[in-house]
Amino acid sequence: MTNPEAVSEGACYRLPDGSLVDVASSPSSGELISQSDPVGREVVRHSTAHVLAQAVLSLYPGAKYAIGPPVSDPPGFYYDFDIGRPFTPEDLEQIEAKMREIIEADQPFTREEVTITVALDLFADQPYKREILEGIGEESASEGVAGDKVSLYRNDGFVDLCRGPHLPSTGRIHAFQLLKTSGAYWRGDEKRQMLQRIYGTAWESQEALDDYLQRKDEAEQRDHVRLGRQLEIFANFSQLPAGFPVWLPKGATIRRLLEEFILEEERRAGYQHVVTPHVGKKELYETSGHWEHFRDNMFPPIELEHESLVLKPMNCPHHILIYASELRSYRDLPLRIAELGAMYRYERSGTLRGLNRVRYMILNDAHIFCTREQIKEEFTAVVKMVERVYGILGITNYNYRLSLRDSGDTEKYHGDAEMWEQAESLLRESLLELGVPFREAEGEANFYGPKLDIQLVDLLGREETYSTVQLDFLLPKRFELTYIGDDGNEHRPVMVHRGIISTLERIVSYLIELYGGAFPVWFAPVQALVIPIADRHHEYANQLVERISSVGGRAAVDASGETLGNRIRKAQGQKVPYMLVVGDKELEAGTVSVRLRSGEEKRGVPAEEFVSNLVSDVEEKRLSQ
RNA sequence: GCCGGAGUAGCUCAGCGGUAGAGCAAUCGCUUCGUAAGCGAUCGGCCCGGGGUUCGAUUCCCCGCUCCGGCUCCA
Repeated sequence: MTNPEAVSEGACYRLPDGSLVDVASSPSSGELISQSDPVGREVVRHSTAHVLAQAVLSLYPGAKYAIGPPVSDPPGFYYDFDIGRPFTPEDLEQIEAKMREIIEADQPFTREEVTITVALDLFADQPYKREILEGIGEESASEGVAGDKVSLYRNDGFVDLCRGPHLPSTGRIHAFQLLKTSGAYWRGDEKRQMLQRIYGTAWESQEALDDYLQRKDEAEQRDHVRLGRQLEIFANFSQLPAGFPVWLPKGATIRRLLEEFILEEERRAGYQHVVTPHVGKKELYETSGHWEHFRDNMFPPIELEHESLVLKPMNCPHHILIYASELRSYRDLPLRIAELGAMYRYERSGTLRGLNRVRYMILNDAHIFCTREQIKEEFTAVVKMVERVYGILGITNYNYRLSLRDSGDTEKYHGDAEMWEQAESLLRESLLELGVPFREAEGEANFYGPKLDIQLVDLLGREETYSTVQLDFLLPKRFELTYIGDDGNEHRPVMVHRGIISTLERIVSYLIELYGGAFPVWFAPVQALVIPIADRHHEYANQLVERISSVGGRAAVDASGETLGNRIRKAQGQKVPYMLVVGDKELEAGTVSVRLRSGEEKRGVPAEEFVSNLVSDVEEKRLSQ
């Protein structure tokens, strides 16, 4: 701990109670956190954010600075400013140069604590800082805490309100880069002032920074919008509304295969599939509560013959109608109703992108109606199905999040506390029994019930919820759903909303990026491309395609007059799993020369052997060739 | 929706006050080839739309449209 080398490179100390303090505070006990530790990186980034603000304040007199936290996406930091105009790329260069000067000067960061009153005075001409301070003041007042002190960090003439900790000095920032600017509303509120945000990234070393920039570059190469065009999976047309992409033949093939796959998985798991229309009457959504709570995300109704028709934003009300269409007995439960259900949602135009965020989508949806006693078993089965499906698709990077009530604010949740507690511990128990790692998130539950979110991690480490299992105590009540129990009395069923692969649009966008466009054989729009060496081999090539088609395979011939090398190159670009080169030798021996996307190559493979391998690739849904 | 950036050939992009260029793709020849770019020719553009400034606008200004990035991970 007294090792000067270590101290010079440490980012902060973690005290036995878990709190973080400055290296400069030299605690008597505690663990030194290095700059390359995830926590240490946050300290590095936070310190770099301060240097950014310092540079902006010195370059633009009168600049107002708001907040500048470390963030995980991009792995770095941002700082929000108001300089009366947007930043230009030239501004960024200047700011970055200024920041390098500050880092070169190796200014020490010093911490001090002052009362809020003193701080308000200090930030007299900084309205955003004052607003933050006032917020802190109110918070401590409402909690009855006498903690009316805030911490400040100074370096050279710059001072910022900050909880810390920070690096010992600016010179300890080893590698950073400003990335981009954008508009950002103060406190994320569209009704408030728009500030100008600068994003940057910072790392413990130049190598780590370079590594990140390279990963970022690779992720851009795999971007589903880019690959979607290159591989002819989907397209947007200016004649069609934004958020309504078109599935091109290859994309439609992928989508159909995915549909067949998930429907089969559900059939095996005891789901019954239904098909419901794309619209409902407004009243249906008034009953469900969507009209009240979800209206901002719905298209405006279509007025027709004295009725208001609503493009459905969710499938649950339709599925509930099916449940309620018959008198249900406990013997009918659990009743699992599933649909690849169309949904229309009004997403703000600025958020639309590729297949990932659209206004019309097909959700892999299901609603399980069950008794309270059946919740655990049903929940467990869904989690197992998620794991199975992910395994087949090759999805390995995901996290479970158990979303619970906010225990400090139980008012906003529907239903009695006992039911919630019981349900929450049921879900927790199931997860523990399943042995899956999960984290708990207080306050993330829906107001109608607790849920499990399964979040996929993308190539840049960003998390997004794809699968979800949600308990719902409210809708059965709103629709007055009942079943007759074994006691002959009416009881209220519980509803479980669940989605395994999210919407077809979203999962395909994820899979394109996961595979980098190189789909597993069972999934590839073209599984085998036959490349005849010369014209005299065309007939044999066509026979091969016919043979592959006869076993349900997807093959084509490249009969263009291009050279062999060029045709191979094009097939590589289309990421075709198998390139079958056939010439005199193959024709004579009834074989094919198999080239894989990896460049690996097997010559003289009997045609029938190739066909049966292809069939087993598909049957076993093999991930790699 | 809001802030910024960008819209030039099918795609990727260069040009930027003086009537528009490259590579790839496409088409047509020649080539009939052994595993990631054979050779040649041809075709292809209201330089996003509308207004303005100018002798002259793809270029500068304004207004739309479309696309891209971002819009609290709370000092």
